[in-house]
Amino acid sequence: MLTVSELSKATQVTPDAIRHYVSIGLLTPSRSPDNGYKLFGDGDIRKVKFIRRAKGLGFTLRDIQTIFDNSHDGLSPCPAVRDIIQQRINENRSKLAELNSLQQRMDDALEKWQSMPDGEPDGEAICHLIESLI
Amino acid sequence: MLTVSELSKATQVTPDAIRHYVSIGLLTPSRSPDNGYKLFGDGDIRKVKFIRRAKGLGFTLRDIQTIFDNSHDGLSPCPAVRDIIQQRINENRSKLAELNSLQQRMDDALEKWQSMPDGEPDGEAICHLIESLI
DNA sequence: GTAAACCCTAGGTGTTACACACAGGTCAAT
DNA sequence: ATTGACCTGTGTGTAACACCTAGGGTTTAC
Repeated sequence: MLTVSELSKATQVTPDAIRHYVSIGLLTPSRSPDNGYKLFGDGDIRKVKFIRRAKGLGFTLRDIQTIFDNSHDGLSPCPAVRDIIQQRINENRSKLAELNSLQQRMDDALEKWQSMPDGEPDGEAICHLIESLI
Repeated sequence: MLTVSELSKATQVTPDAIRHYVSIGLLTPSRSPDNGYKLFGDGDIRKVKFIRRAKGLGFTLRDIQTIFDNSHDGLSPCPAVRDIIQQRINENRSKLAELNSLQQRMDDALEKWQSMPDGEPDGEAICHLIESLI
């Protein structure tokens, strides 16, 4: 049986993260009758590693909870896994498109501003650099 | 003098967002002696529009607060504005790189999974799709 | 005149995945 | 017995709001 810090070392995941996983129900350690400390089994090492791999693939912790729930109910989580990742892929595409267009706007603005002089506050404009872009 | 909802309509910004700007000090309305309602002046319309333009350029609300503070102190915010956007540009590049590599991983995973059969929970693996990717 | 419909307010919660801080209990070694 | 390291739960902060509640005001329709 492992304590939080031991599980942390075994998985290279911070104790705070592990406590967080416990608090949202991803991990369900038993408690030491002596001191109330959380006690994890060997399966929890695999579980934490699974969480990390899934997170690295774009799954949210809530997604992972869903996968665990399915798995626990004896259902195959695989169809849900395919559905979820398809959603995350779509979301990520939107995010990428947004960030790319933001990048464009920022680059354009900075380039334009390089050649513009500073302006003092005049009670009219707040920052003429930013307000120069309509 | 405008109420929250009037300012909202004048700027196409939700009342909640306007209240949020007030709560963090970006806007400082006076209060109606009658009913305690927030009262905004015409300058606040320009201010909200400025906030939106700056946000659209990647500035955070805290950045915008800094700009307002400089401007209020009689300093030119322009040098700070250039510095800040350079930082945001760098951050955005990192984020883009991350999201692009995530996209790659997700696409690869989904493609691989399309041809894999579902697996039932077997007490060993949680989800063999995810665990198939080392 | 009154009731419905709609306006406003402050304050609290939820969103994501933790990091950090705090006050106090626990443990091994000295 | 004390020190120092480690543990506990709980609460706060992060970004920028959206949503909800409970309460009060106002306007409009009948």
